[in-house]
Amino acid sequence: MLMQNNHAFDNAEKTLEALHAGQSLSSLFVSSAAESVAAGKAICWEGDKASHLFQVEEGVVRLHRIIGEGRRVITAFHFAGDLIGASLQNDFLFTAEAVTECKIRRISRKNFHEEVARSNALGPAYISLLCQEAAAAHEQMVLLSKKNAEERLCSFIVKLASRRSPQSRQGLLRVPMNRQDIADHLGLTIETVSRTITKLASRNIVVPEGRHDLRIVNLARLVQLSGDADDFSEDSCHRVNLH
Amino acid sequence: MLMQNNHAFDNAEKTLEALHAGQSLSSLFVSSAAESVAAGKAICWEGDKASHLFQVEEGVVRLHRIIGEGRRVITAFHFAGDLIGASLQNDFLFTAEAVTECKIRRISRKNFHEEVARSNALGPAYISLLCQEAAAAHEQMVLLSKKNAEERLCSFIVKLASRRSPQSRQGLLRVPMNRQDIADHLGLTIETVSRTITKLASRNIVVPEGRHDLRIVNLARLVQLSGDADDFSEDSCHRVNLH
DNA sequence: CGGTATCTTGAAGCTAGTCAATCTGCGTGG
DNA sequence: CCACGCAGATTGACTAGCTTCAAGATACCG
Repeated sequence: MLMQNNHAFDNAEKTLEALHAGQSLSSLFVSSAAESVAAGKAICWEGDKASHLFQVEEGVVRLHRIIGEGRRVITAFHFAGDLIGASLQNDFLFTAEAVTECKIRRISRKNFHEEVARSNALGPAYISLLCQEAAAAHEQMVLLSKKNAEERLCSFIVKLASRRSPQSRQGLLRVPMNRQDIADHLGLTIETVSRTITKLASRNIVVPEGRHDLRIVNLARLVQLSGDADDFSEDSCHRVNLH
Repeated sequence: MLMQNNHAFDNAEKTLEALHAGQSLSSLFVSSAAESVAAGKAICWEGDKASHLFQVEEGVVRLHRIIGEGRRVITAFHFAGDLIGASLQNDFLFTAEAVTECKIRRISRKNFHEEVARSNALGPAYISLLCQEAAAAHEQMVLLSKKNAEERLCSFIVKLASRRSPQSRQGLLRVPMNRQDIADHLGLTIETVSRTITKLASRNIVVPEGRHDLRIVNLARLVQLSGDADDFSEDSCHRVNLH
């Protein structure tokens, strides 16, 4: 259609740039040995000196902070190709844990900054990455500030679905994290996440298949319900397909 | 006091670094003419090409995004010395408006990046600034995710108070933004902000004096109530150190 | 000294949280 | 290979905290 939504464009651009940034920065990690991390194990801890950066080679990682007694906020999930710790200066501001069995590589912060300073391609890639993260953080702030449970869930699922994963066959979306992880990422409780999924299923929008897969029946509707679509009745769904 | 809270430390470090980063990057703006912006007027719009960066020379600026019908999120306030638009690549992801009468300076993005590339002091300052913003964004995500109205308000007031402004005489804190701005920044309604302030006043923690000043009677209590302090009446602070 | 925008206060409603019980997918071991 | 056990997920009943809607009060302006 003729209408194209700005944010759809933004996202497409961002994804491409992130890809490039990630790729060129990836070169810094190839020389280091891959480490295996079992599901649930920590990669680094909040408060520690951020002496290393990590790259996820395989698997899914969650970054979280704990405040007070038992309040956990998952600020982000990271997938294959993503860097962890790029936006840090002194200490880790989060704990990173493997959601699934992971393979990661690491590089020292000192080394990283030297290489970035040396190369004239890496600098912009690094900046670009930091800007991506900033944009993602803002998106999340909007979600946490103004969206209701259903909008949050739909936003989350759409974002997950738009990251083209290998085994995401026709309409079947792998959801590696458990309900508690999702809840802590969306600022909800596990019960509300569960109830919201049930409601979406009853409306035949997404249907859970086992604990870690969602069949996406009506992506267009999902995008509408995410609250990001500037509600064009029918055609707002293009955006996810393009790029 | 004898107890020093980690995050308090973090903040102190951050503030210093931000100061340095801001100072060195400030040099880029001195040559451009200062522009006056009346209270309430926009400086740039969400969706526009981000062709310029701005520096606030005087006054307070709010950055916001609108989603759906009338849902506004203020992602940040910027004060004298702060840069606006550093974390952007293509388009503005927010609208910037003057909260008070402002003086700002601008520089083209192209120019900015050329200068940063040329100088070897500016690069790190720029990176540092982006990391500050990332840290602030994470802080805000925690606030929006897990804090209740009172904790949000207290966090906000503490942060505002920790930025040593010129006319902040003994315990009197200038609050340039109105209640609606505060509400939209904290993910609350104006009524809840008002009620929460009333409650804090009745407990003699902060007392409003006019619409734009708060007398801070009990800062220590305010910090406790902000939920950032790991409420160590005595010892719960270990948790961050060990692991 | 009014007029108005801003803020405060009150009452009612609703969304998501809490607590508790039940169910189910999934891995394990017989 | 199937039965079992259990962590993780769902569902239900109830509650709390924030929002909404609607009056009033107050600060600040001309």
